[in-house]
Amino acid sequence: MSILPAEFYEQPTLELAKSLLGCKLVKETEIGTASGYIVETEAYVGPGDRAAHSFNNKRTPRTEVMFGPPGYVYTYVMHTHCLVNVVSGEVGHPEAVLIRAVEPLEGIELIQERRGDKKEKDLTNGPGKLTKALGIIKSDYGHPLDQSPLYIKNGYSPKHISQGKRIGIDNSGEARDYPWRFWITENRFVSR
DNA sequence: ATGATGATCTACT
DNA sequence: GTAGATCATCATC
Repeated sequence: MSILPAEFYEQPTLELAKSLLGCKLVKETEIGTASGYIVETEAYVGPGDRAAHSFNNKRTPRTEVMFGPPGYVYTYVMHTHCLVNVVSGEVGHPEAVLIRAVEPLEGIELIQERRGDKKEKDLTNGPGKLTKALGIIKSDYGHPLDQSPLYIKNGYSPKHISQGKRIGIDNSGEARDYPWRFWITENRFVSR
């Protein structure tokens, strides 16, 4: 198993979203390493995707990294929770893949400590949950995903991939119905 | 019914 | 520009 090279991210966002399923997300910290398999993602295709922060090429300090080359981390702080994205699309194309859920793999003790001893199932089945579980914070913003301490490794190929509408963007007009959410079929760690 | 989560919103370092 | 908060929705008791 090896760290995915920068070239891996040079594919269409929707393809990347599916490719990331089954890959291993790893975060190293001073107190230990925690990782998990990515089991759920959402694609956000900048211009034209009303639900995306980069809709209509809206460029702000926050979305700035999305305009750069793919393979970088885009962290977003919301309600004291942190969400993680993988930047995709070429330079000038503000697209990204939101990681919504992972399956705990390494550092279970560390994850449980961070999450506060919840049921295993509830440890990482949500965008805000997995970041806290793996110790990903806003200062990871702009970090290349092919280097320590935060990176993605080759995982396994999911047998079945499901596809459906995205979640939590009810006020985004037509974009609400875009079937751009992908998850590993019948994996119990998906958010829903 | 209660608790937790979540692609925002507002205020001020 | 950054840091911190509020309220609707989903999940579970």
